[in-house]
Amino acid sequence: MPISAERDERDDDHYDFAATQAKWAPIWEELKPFATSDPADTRPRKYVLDMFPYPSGDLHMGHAEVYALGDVVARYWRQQGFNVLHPIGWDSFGLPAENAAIKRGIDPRGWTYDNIAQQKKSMKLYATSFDWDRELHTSDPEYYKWTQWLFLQLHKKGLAYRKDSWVNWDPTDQTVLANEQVLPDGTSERSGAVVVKKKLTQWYFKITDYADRLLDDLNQLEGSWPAKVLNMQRNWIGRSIGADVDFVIEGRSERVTVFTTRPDTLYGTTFMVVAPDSDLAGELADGSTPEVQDAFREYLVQVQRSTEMERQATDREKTGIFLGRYAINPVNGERLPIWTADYVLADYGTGAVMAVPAHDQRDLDFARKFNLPVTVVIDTNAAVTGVIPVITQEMIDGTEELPALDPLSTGLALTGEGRLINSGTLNGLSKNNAIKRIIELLSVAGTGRAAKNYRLRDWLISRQRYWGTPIPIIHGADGAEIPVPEDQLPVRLPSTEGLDLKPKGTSPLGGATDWVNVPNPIDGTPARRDPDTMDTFVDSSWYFLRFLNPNDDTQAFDPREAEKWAPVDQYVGGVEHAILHLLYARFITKFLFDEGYVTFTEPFTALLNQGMVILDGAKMSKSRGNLVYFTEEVERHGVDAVRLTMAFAGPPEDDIDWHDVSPVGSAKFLARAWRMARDVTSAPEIDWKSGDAGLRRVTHRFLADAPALVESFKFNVVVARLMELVNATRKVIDTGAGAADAAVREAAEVTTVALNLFAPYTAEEMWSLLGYEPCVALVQWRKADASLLVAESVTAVVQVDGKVRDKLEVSPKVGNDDLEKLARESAAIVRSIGDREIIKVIVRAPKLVSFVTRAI
RNA sequence: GCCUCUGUAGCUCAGUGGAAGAGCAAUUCCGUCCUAAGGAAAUGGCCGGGGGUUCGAAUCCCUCCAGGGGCACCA
Repeated sequence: MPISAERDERDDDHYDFAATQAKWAPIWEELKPFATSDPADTRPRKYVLDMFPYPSGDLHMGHAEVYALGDVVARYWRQQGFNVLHPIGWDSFGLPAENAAIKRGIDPRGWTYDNIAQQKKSMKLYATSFDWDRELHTSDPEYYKWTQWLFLQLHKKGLAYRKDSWVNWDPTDQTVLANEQVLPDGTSERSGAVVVKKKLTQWYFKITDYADRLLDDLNQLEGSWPAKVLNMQRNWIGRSIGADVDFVIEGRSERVTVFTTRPDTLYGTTFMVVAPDSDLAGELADGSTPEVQDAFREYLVQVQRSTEMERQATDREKTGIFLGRYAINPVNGERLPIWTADYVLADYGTGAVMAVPAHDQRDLDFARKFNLPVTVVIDTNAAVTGVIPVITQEMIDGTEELPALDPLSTGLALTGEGRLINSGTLNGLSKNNAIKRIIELLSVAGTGRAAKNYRLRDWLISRQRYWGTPIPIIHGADGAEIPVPEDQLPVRLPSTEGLDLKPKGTSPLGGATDWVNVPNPIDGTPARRDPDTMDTFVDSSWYFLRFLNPNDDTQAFDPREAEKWAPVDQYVGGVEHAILHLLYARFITKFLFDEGYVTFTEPFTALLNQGMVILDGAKMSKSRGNLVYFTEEVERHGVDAVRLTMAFAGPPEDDIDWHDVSPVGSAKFLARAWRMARDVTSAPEIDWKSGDAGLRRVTHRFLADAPALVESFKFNVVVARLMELVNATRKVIDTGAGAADAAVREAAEVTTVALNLFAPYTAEEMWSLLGYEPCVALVQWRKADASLLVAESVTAVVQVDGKVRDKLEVSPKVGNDDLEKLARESAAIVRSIGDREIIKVIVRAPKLVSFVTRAI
């Protein structure tokens, strides 16, 4: 809230944040304190990266948080003597621009770059310490040229390929989606529409080739990445270890392979199930009776009509039909009826499973519904009798174990540990030994082998939209996929002039006749460009490398610069990217490592995830009408107060409820700090050693503790400690040694340098009040004086039988023997021991003496 | 259902074996022409519950309860 001018004149206690912002912004603009391009700079390097924004509208409170926190880290390392690369750019391709363009009949380019101009203005006001000379836009041809280059490298290695498959189709945005972009409830994370399945030919990146490395390398990040993100990535990749088993199918020459994590239960297989939407199901049905063919077709239609959400409901009644065909169990020759049911997924494993109803809940549910046999092959108790045994009172009390019950009658599959039964040579083995043994037996027989499977699927990267990186492939008349020669990159987006951007299921680029029709680069015959564009996550999968030399038009990035700066030392961003973006960037980094372009295999050495800014316990949204606006908050409280509030609100990874925090409180504190600096009357040259010893101790304890606190992201604790320091200094000014004391100046300077992390404008103003030239951002942190960290005396506690009975003021250097002697001499202790016998004495000088006694 | 994180003052959080802490808010007092920006003081706690280990537990172990997050018909 602007303060009236008359008040300004009368009250010199008023800190005018607006004037301070206006004063320093242009000075910083000129001094460029955060430029990193000086080749003569010999300081050690750090690469601190904040996730770059998508430019929609102006900055919001989420941006305010991430950029405030990332800036604390960047400013901190700079003050520790590092040359800090802290760049910013724009993730500027994507659907919102295109949708806005369609709605208003304008060019997505204009919309995007106008937004960027607005956000850039806000970002500069927000005083984030970016090196603006390295700014980039993923939608510039100078950038996407290299995204296309990356595609071609992947294509060369067979890691970018086209396949025909069932894909996620967003009927609102009229485009395909990656699995990662479909929410667990089956809706699109972008449009909110219910995603449907469609069979289409699309481009994929073969990320599954890297599944093991993407999973195993997470171990290197343990401790440096949030446990939550590591957990999410592990779940997402979802490696299962087991075996492939080959089954002969009657009336079919090829065998069918199934994947199982429980090959030990192979003898318990009583039927086989194949996914209805798999090729195998169709083929097996075709080879069956006409009745089966009809039933199958009807069932398939019914399955495909159901949405992902319906299909994923776990408590749903099982459905399926018998295909009239049989498989042969390779270990005992039993005939297994083959069914099709939608609880088996076409795109996991081989789309077929061996059903072991006794030991798998899903198979048991199915078997019970369709009256299929159940064979128990693991004795999860002393005996499986097949009848429900008597439950004793001891079993109910839990003092005696419940017996294993017959799955067919209880409806509960036996998933516990036990000994193998009804399993030929496996009988008597434990589960783990049986798994080992059966894999050996199958391998020898050539009917099976150890195998792994992943939840992770290949990354679908083509999109039927305009505003993205064109896929640099030309399709020959003969169907050949011809990569655009690298010297012809970039394949520029054609102008939107005359193009219909409206979603219609095929790419608008297909309508750009002049652009699409090109001669075949090999023989000059008529050919067509691929009309699809890439998922914007491809753009952002490598942007951290482009920042190293964003204007180089000869290569994507300079490996020598990568050697110097990369990988990113500290990455900062929202947990909403815990899977998608981070997984893709890790994949691309590993690929570039394999190709020899980089020397590291993980792009982000450390990761800080900030939480969300919420209001009254709920996510902010327009529809809820609970928006807090960035510009309003900054105008009302000032940039520094907003930034400080973000840091002070709590641990960065927790959500910030704007209702619970107080930018007003932050502003008060900043004013208090400013007054402290203003009140200092000593000259900069004053000898600090002459200052008040008590205040100096507080100052140096702060200096000693703060670095570890910042490095472990406990920014809120650092701010609380700064508040203590300012309070202590105020006390000395008002009621102690006074404003001229050297310790006051020392405390004020230390506060100012530290405050630069959170409140750069106020810190710069304070630095100026203290008699220095800008920029405080480049001032180095002082080291704590160790001699001031030791207290003159400490309180030792004397306990008798665990209870505190006396306290002694002793020197911190007191020895164990001396301390024990002092304790034994204490009248209070003598009294409380009385006539009891001391049987043990524990001494931990200088903190504690503990007597353990017993009655004589 | 499986995996995972977290429960300490009204709020946000420190404290990882040795006397329960900080900041903010609230309270009272002093100051002020006014003020949502001044100063001071005192208050505030079965450290989620129970059990165990220990001379001693917020801290280590077991168990239960509550909350957050992720995965989930993935064979």
